[in-house]
Amino acid sequence: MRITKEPEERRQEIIEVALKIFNQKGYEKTSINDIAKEMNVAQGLCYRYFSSKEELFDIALNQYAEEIVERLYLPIKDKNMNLKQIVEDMKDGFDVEDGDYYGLFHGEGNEKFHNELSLKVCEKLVPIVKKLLDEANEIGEIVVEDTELYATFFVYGQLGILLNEKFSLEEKRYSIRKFFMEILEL
Amino acid sequence: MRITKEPEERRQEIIEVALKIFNQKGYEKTSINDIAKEMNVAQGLCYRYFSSKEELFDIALNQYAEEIVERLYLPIKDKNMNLKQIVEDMKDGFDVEDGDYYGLFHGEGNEKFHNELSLKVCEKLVPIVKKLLDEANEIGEIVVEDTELYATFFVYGQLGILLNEKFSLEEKRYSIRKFFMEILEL
Amino acid sequence: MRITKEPEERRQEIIEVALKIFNQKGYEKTSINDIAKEMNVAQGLCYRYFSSKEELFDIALNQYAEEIVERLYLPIKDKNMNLKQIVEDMKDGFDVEDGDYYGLFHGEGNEKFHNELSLKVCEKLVPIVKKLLDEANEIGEIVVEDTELYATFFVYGQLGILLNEKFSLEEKRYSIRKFFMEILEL
Amino acid sequence: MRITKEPEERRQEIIEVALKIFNQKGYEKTSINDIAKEMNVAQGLCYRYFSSKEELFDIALNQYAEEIVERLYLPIKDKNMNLKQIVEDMKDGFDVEDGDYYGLFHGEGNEKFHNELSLKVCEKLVPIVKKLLDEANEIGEIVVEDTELYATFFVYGQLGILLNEKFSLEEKRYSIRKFFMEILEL
DNA sequence: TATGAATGAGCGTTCATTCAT
DNA sequence: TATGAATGAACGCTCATTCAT
Repeated sequence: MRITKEPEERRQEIIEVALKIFNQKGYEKTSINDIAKEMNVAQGLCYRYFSSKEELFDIALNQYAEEIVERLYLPIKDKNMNLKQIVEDMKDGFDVEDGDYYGLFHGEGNEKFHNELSLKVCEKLVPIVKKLLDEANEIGEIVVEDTELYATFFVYGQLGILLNEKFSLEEKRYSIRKFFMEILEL
Repeated sequence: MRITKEPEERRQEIIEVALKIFNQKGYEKTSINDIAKEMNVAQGLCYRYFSSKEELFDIALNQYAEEIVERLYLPIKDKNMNLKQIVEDMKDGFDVEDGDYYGLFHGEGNEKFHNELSLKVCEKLVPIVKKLLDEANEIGEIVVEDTELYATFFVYGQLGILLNEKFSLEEKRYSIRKFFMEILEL
Repeated sequence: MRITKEPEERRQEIIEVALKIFNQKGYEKTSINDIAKEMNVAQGLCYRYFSSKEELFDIALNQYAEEIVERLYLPIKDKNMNLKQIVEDMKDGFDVEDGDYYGLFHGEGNEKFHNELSLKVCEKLVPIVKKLLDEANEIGEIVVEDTELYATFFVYGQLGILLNEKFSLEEKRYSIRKFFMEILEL
Repeated sequence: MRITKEPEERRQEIIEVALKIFNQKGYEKTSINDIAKEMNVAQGLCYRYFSSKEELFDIALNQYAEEIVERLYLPIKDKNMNLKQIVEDMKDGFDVEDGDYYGLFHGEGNEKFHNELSLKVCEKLVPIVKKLLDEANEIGEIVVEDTELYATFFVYGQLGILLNEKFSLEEKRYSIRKFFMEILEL
């Protein structure tokens, strides 16, 4: 049976399925055929939407990182909270509680993929956190000179904590607030 | 011409060459043939020492991370310095200035490889930093409850800074000392 | 030039060519490449139809044995002859005279392959001969207790004669009738 | 540790170990290394005694077939029994009861190897059985024209019975005597 | 006689990619 | 837009064999 879909829809479907399988098996061990089979679609179809496996991977990974960042940013965005409120509002550090993302971000599945994804998310997160710090700086809520430095430190420091299996989920959640408040004297 | 070497020597040779090429081209794009050619040796020889490409990669990466950690730890080890002295003594954050390592750790070459290496180094560094904190705690130099947490935060926070291209080398060097002293009130 | 065929047709083509080359060179000395070259086709194509060289070999051998048995059985099938008539009708023992099969079954080509094929054919032939004996038993044409035993003995005994190069074609043809009639007192 | 042995002893050792492993894994899947490892000996050593893997295989298989035939022939040899006595004395058809050979000849282990061995044994057995028949013919114990034919039929017929898993060990043992006596009217 | 590191050719297999339909 | 048979290049890996020791 041949099912035709809107190009954009198909494209997204491919990305999603690819993501799922790349995450399960890693870049190398995932074949275009695996992805096509999972979609019940011919292999050739992937090449109408992406010019190579590598392109598909990069785009999928990037889009996924973007989505995660978006999810993290959403509860904060346009809420007109000051930094202290934001920090107090934080749940799971840089992680999300609900959704299918949980497993992925916690490293179940393929480790290499997870590492790559984590670093990409961090990269995208730094400018956002920097902006928050800048705003807090402006209104005098905090006083820090180099907000880029602090943002970087917070984001990656928190990544380390998320990756460290010695900590319980509870500790991971707590830690980010702790460091923010302590270091920034909120 | 057939050149025979001591197994251990040959093994190390393979690891070194593999490391070099994995770093240049990344895991996927490096073939065992690439490595063998660079060594002027038959492909099959690699399989006398490592049972698969993946095993070779893992062992090489791990050994390399270990070496880097060793280098970082060496100037501190058995020096009977207190934490403050150690921190003041730090040069390039967790990085080394001299040696062949410089390029690798600064991300020249393949990015994926570099990321993987960086995370592995951080993983190995955390327990060492934790131990330093524990010792400082014992002698009352600092007062922190959860040293694992602080160690993790410092190590990965610093990684972020090293990876962030917005910072100059000078800033990178400075930052780690700054955070240590500030947060731990040294 | 790229030639596309119906899967079933292609599958059979592979089996036929494989059979031919396995017969010429034996299993071990035949490479998938040999088969693909003979077909003017890419090696990889074989793996769309068979998951390994061994699977291809087994399936090809089995199908071929089946065909041979079918050929041998055909002149007898549904002919409503009694055992005596069937035996008198036998030509070349359990062998066929015409067709492409002649060479293969007479051991031209690789000996190991031929042995394996012969034993497989015998295996498949025993139940058929047993059925003939059972039917003859029922109508009182013969009286034998264990038809499985007699069928086995006849089939493999005849194989021995076919394999024995001391006998002329004429003797081979004659012998099977001789033993049937003598032992079963037809 | 380097253990030196008499050439002939070493040779036999290699043959025996090779046999064991060829039987377990088949020709293709057995490597010279497997054999050398099992002997606690360097691979190269095998090549001082046999010029290739194939030669080793052929010699080992042949010698083994010879040994089996010898074992079967031994209880009969120089015993000055007439055919009837010999047949009544037969135990397990063409098989031996004791010794390590049992498993091998019954097809445990690698099937291809077993088939090849079985046919080789049969080949060697036919002239022996023929001689027995010739002698019985001479003294008037039996009256058969073509002893080669009968010998062949008996030997391979019996092989079929041994290979047929439908029969119990008891039936296998019994059958050979049955056919001999029945057909030759002993 | 024996070792075992090294060779080198080749094999089975995979797979990204193409293309006729 | 979609199919999926076919390609072809390469890859990981094996292994019989060699040879310096």
